[in-house]
Amino acid sequence: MPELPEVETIRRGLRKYILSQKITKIKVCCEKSFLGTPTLGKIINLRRFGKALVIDLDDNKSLMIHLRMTGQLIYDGKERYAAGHPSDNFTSNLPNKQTRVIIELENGVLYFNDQRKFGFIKVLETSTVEKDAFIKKLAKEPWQMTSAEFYEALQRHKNSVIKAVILDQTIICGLGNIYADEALFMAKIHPKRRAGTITKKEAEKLLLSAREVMQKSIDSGGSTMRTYVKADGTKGDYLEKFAQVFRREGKPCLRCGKKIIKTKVAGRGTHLCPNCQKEKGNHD
DNA sequence: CTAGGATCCTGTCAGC
DNA sequence: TGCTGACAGGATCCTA
Repeated sequence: MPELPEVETIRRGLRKYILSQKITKIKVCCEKSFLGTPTLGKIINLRRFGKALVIDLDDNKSLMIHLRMTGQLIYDGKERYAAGHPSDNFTSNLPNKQTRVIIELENGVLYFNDQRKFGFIKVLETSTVEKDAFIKKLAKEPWQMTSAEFYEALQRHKNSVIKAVILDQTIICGLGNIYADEALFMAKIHPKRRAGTITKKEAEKLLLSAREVMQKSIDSGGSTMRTYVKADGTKGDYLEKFAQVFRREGKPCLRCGKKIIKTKVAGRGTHLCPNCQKEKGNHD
């Protein structure tokens, strides 16, 4: 369920452990989870495109990894570094039932675990990574987009609910279900508002909010639903520390005290403060 | 072209 | 205990 901040956290964390290591073997446990022919090479770079992680090898190949809902990357060497969808897999013995791909390295093993099998690892020629259909379609990330560009994008999708719009990676890239709810709360915008009703001022506030909630998460090492012990012994606890609405239904709004509610918008579980985020009425 | 719903898959949890 | 349906931090495919 990694969103942009989690994938960025994985990229930075994994880099320390696997950069310069050679892949000695790739075992595919689930055909669906691995596209292309396994390749052996030395890891020379880790890049991120939206929620996709790309591991470049020295044989002109790259491994593009998308964790989707339940993907995890767990490096087991002298130390263990685990990130992605939080679960007991982070600390349990591997491989296990949910292990889809095993990447053996010179000094350790990288496990790709994925309960629901929505995620995948795909082998690409390094030169074609940016031409990949998924990567090619990605829009700018909030930090690269101007509020004018964002506002124009909202106008192009004026009949869609705002939450669906900001979850669409081809419109603005990086937000997922948590950060969409958090950004909308911070900007005091009801997730069901039609994009066309969002004012220029609100669009700017929403863009700045998206940057802020994701930047805070990146700075604190990504989020997790349950606390878990990372390689350095610290715990990931984004939700406890930063979530204002996500998974806080029934609890008081930290801004006004009214109860946070959970509903469904754009097919996704959605958390909001009914007092701070009005569906109808004037918006500046 | 846009918008909305079903779908991929496994596992867990609430409610009978 | 067993069953059933709802739901899950994503994205694509299909339909109108």
